[in-house]
Amino acid sequence: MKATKKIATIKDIAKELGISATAVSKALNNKGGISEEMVKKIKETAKRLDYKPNVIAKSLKLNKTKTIGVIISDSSHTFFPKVIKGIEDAASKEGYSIILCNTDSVKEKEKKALNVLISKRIDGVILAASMLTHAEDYALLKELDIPFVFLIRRSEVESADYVINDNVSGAYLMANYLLRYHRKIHFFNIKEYNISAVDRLIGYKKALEENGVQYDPSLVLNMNPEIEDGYTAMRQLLEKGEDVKAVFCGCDVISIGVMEAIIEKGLKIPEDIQVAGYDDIDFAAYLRVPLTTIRQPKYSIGCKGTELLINKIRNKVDGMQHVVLKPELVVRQST
Amino acid sequence: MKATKKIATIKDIAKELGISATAVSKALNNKGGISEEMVKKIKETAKRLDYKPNVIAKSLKLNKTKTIGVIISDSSHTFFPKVIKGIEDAASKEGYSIILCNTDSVKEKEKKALNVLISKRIDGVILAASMLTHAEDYALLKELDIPFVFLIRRSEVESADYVINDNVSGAYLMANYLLRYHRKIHFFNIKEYNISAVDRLIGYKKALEENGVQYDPSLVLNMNPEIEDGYTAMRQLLEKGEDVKAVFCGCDVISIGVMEAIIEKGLKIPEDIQVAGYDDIDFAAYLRVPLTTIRQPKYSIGCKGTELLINKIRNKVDGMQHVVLKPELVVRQST
DNA sequence: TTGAAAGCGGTACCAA
DNA sequence: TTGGTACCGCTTTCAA
Repeated sequence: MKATKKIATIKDIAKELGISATAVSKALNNKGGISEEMVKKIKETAKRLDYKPNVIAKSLKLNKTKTIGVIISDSSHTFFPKVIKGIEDAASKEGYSIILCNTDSVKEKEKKALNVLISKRIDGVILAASMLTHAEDYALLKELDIPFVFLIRRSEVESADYVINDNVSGAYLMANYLLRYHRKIHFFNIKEYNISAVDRLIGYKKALEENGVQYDPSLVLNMNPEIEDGYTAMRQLLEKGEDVKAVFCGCDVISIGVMEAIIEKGLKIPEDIQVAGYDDIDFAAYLRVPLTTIRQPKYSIGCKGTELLINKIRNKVDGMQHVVLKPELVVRQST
Repeated sequence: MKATKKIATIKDIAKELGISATAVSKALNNKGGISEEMVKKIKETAKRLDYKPNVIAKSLKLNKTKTIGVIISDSSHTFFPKVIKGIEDAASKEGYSIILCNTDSVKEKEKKALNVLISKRIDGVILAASMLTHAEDYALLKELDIPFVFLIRRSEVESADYVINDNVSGAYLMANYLLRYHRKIHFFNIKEYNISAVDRLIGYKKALEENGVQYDPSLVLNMNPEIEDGYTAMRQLLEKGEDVKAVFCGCDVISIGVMEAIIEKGLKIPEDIQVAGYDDIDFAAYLRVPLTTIRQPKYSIGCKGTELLINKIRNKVDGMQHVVLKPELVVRQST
């Protein structure tokens, strides 16, 4: 085992200069009370010894870690990377680091991750599309007064901060647009139980109503946000010989599967069937047929949520903050 | 400000039971030397008080944080999310957390991130497609004996561990395949200076040579891994009226731009021009034309690299480990 | 302007 | 089997 150069501590600096660790600490943190001359010498020595403050010790003493925990189902799932980037950018801008935890949307794993994060004494938590949406799920955070914010999916109750996309108006926007062409709109909503899906159904229904179209529950299918699910559902519909004119998918990933099934059947998009998605993923404009969709401001959701959280951490404000970002209709060739 | 329930400490537990903190520590860590009966009582009390070990204090004392730092240019860029997922999965399986740092491939930012991570006393570092590939860039890590591993892009010199995709044979595989159809293969390599690009050029040349085709440098363009860059380059080529038969792109993202330019020109893929990529991104099979490409095992790279790093952390083995994963040719309709 | 001492929450050593 | 004590590296308070 090779000899390891130990990282210098304030004591090492103090010893070098024949002064106290206290003085070094004050100087390096610009706390004042130390002569300018000495401050200069201390800083020089720190640089020379390649001093790196031990943030762990600092955290222990100050009871703050400048670290934010991020709990997310699957950080690699299409929609999330941009959100995470937004989180990381906003956090590092304010001097915070992020610890990323994947949980596969399994409640038990989320709770475990939460415990790990609490043990690491994170200063705050971001719950991104989390399953812990019931008040009792996050009671612990409240009790311990650890700031947290929901992203993408809000809590069932209004007792927590959140930053979400306006799912009701997003779905409304799209349904309303599709209704210009057809009165029969299939809706492949996301299944994974969550309030976003509920909100989107509300938007869809609202559009129908305003257009004087009777809501037909048989046109609404619920599925996982996966290509396969969209493919299978669409295929089955087509095999049954059902008359499909337009399919509004709860996420772009589902649309991809839907388009595959349609193309495979030899039908044309949008001439025979219109397809629309939700999210506006990175490559939505470059798919088999460029996809009409609802743009969610993924990066912004991450930034805004993080800024909100950091404000909470800093000010310990008590009031709830609910940010609802406006979605945008992006029309491309699939409709 | 509402009253905050403080998180219980071992002292609180000790006080409850009228014993020493030492005993509590030993019991909770199953160190032995404490009567079974007492251990039971201690664990019960810990549970009752909702004790969460203060990992910060533990880290300070033990000089280990069970945390790995991940330095990456842009965690949201197409290729990386799966790699990160692999890292996170492998890390959490072994009880490690990851701190994610984005650096936009800016060397200074990478160095800053490294300093932050060192200050946070991470147990090891993953450098993913990092710019810090020169020995002097990571000298600090060596000096401090902090284990680290390169992912995706290796160090220039052989003095560091890495897990990469075999870029030479990946490019060889593709070029060799394309040469079956045409003797003129344009190569849109990735520009961002890096050894992966160099290796791919080697593979490309090797295939030419084996097929008795003279290497023509004018067919090789270098560009950033962005849709726009591929689009612009292809467009210019077509406007110049250059005879293009097959384009091998250094990454799938470039291919997307290339395909757009070709389609826009009213040409057919693959009939008029063949297009191939590298990476096999998530949606490669669902693009305008399903893309022929080289599959890189993204998730595996993340897992393997992390496992390797954790082994280093645990055993402090001195030998270098170089893992080179085999790429795979995936043929779709674009060729 | 400076520094000694206490303490953050644990763990490890040694003595009882 | 148990506990006292020192210490990890830093900050803060208070006294000099």
